[in-house]
Amino acid sequence: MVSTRQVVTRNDVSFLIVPTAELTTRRRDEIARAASSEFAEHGYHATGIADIALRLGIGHGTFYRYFQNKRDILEHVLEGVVERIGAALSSEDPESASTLTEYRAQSERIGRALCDVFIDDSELAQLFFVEGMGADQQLAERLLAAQDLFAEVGERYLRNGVERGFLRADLDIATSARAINGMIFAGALAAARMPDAAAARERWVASLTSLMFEGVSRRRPPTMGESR
Amino acid sequence: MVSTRQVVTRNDVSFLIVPTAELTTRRRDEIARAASSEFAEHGYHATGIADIALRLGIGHGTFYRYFQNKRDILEHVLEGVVERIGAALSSEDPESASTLTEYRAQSERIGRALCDVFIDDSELAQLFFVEGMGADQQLAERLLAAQDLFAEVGERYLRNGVERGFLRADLDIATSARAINGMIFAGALAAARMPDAAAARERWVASLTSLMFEGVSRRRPPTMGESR
Amino acid sequence: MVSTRQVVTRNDVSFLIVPTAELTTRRRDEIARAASSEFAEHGYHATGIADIALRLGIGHGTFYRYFQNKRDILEHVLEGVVERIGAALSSEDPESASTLTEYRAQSERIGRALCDVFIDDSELAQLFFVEGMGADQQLAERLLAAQDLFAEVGERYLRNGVERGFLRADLDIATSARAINGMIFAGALAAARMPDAAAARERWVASLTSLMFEGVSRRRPPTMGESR
Amino acid sequence: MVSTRQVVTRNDVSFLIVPTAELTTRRRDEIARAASSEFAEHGYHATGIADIALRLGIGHGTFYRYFQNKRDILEHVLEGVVERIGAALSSEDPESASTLTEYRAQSERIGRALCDVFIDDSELAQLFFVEGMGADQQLAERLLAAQDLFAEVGERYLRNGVERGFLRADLDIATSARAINGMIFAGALAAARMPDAAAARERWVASLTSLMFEGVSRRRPPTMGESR
DNA sequence: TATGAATGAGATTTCATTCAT
DNA sequence: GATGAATGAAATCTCATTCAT
Repeated sequence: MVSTRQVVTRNDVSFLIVPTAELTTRRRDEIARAASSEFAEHGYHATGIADIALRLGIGHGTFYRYFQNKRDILEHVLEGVVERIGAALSSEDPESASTLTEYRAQSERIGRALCDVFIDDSELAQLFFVEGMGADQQLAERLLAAQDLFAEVGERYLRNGVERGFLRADLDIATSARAINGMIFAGALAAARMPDAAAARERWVASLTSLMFEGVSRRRPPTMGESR
Repeated sequence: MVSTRQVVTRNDVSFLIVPTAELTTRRRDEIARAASSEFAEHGYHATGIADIALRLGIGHGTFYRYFQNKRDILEHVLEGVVERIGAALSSEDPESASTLTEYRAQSERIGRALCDVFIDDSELAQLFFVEGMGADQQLAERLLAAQDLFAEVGERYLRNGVERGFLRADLDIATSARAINGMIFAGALAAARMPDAAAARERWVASLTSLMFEGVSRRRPPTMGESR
Repeated sequence: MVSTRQVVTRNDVSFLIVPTAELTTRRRDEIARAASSEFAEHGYHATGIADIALRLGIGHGTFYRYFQNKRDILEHVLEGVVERIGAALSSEDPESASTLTEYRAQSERIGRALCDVFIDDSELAQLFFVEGMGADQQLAERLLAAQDLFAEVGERYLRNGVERGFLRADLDIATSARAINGMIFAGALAAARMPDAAAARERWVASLTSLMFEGVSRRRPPTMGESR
Repeated sequence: MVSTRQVVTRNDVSFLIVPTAELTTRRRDEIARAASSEFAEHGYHATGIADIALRLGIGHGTFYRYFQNKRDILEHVLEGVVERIGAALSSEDPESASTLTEYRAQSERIGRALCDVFIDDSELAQLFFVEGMGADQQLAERLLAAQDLFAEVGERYLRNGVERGFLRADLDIATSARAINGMIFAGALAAARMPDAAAARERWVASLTSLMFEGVSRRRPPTMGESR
């Protein structure tokens, strides 16, 4: 992703300016990616440092120049995962929508973004929901905290909708936010697992927004005439 | 915890004590319970056979008289978990409801039952969603299959509702079933984690049914005057 | 050293009373002895757990059933060493001698006892002076503390002699005790290294007592007519 | 073993660069000093090549331009240690003293010199008695050989005294030389460890000479009236 | 049948040494 | 000459599993 710039220079004339920091970062990324894949494919515990190194064609001792130990890289990997999920959730301003139509469009965008995160990197879900939760108690706590954070973001959306009057006033915001997140994650996860991910995504987004806004019951069109 | 020597000698007369098969089953159950707890508390990998044995006050060699190996018991434990979840989902007949009101009540009962499963045994969620998924690829497949099965049950409910006419005709049944399951599981999980589980359960059941049937939007009451 | 008493008994009749504690102690001793030898012969760092196990013909995993880790056994071994040296030094009562003749005889006995400790187990010196000092800072501290303790014992002897009047009143007790210990240890060490250890011992004991009491100078016989 | 590419070619002309030898020697000394300190402070095995390099602010690869390997530098360091101790012992002519007074003064000078060697460089003792003895069998042999050499020097002193008639004729020269060395080393070591090293030195020198010449017994002044 | 001592495969981690730049 | 990234041998330690008692 970054050019190598191995500006090599000789003895007395000039210097070899080693972009160590950059090189290091790149290597760390490479290793982290390899580790992600191994963890997701075979599980954290079934993955040996040697497997990660083998996948990269490096010596396994090299691993330890870039990460303290095995747990360290899991932590690093999960940080990235949480960050990416968080970024998708934060791509919109929870307080910006002022009509139900806008609000709904926004929801669809978020759903789509989240699906994309999981579709782009099909390992994310496995890492976030399974490996991270099962490998280490402390990391599990952190992931639960992240889920709480995600729920809070959801709450802000819902609260805005209630305050602006286009969501039900009696909505149990905290619970609903978590429930909706549950749906969304289930959907993103399922979509990522499907062979035709793009199509699955649209189907999920449509179903979810419909479920979220109107529920499953047959009924008359809602108050202000917003179309489904 | 249970007796050891089936053959007991008293006054030079030997007695064969019990129907061994039953005793064996009981022992297996004890061990499985102990294993469940250890797995849920400390994780599958962090749990040693010795830990399970210690919890029961038996020798760890004894474990192998009842289970082939460590994986074997995880399998056994997960089977029980899946069974219990399945039982809760199957406590109602998916085709029995003939009005939306009935249908809704049925949904609430199922939700409540499911919550109870997870609340009664707070280890279930951890085992089903985390330990089982992370410990072994093959078992993970089985759990995913179980989730598919659960989704199919959900589909039958929804299909019935659509066919009877009190659910939206345009409902994407397959997707919605999975989405709703996602919500339900998220709820059951969250409720199980709460300190006041019973109260949390009611809140969740209310929120979920409301969400599921009417969604979040503010609107006129639905066609046939169902409450709330 | 201890009989095995594997009082084995069968199924329904009687029990196998496993003298676990004793067996464990014996095994620990065996391992400790093997470790001592390996450490003394090849050095602490050059010795692998596998070497110790190999010497005993046991699996190297077995080692860890008896000792926490490699450092643990070094500690254990050194404790024994210190104890044995201490026992030799404590074999006499530092305050008991009331004449120079007695005193001198006592000194010879102690010197002889100490020599014997090192001659009996020629590894002791290596362990006490070298391996223990070089392997681990913390253990080195403990050994230095032990040396201080030994010096204190020496001081008590000297103080008694001064107080009773058969040692020079101007003796620098603290320093002399340490110097004499230095001589003694050097002697015991050298004697242990000699091929004909017993003869070497006598030569050393004679030279040391002579040096200690009269020094090297030629002179008239001391005050009260003690021989030599 | 020393420099690598002495010959540099610029524009097809070859240059032999520097008094490389001297620079190399200086560098070697620097590295040796750093290594000494690290070895003495943390132990040979606990010291990594990288630690030595870090202490000097050089790259650890550079180390290998000056020393073959880790053992090589320990050897080098120990050579220096032995040399310095030997120099102190050889600062006097073992056959020069012709009276007890002279002899005694000489002994004190040697004791003082030896103390100074150890006090000046408090690492010496640790290196000589511990690290060197524990790190490598072969080096240990060499150090023992050095101790034998030191003992021989001592023997020459004693033999001279006996021959000149101011030491006891019945002195076991070989044994006494080693015993006295033991005292001296114990003293030098203790003095080096003390906070107020200079004072400790004088105390030790006084105690040792007194012990060595007159022993601990109370007695009449020696034959020829030499003062204490 | 129950037990726990013994085992060794296998995993993690360190660090002396090499060598391209 | 200097450097430090890369390497892999080797060491420690764990724990599922076996099996004699």
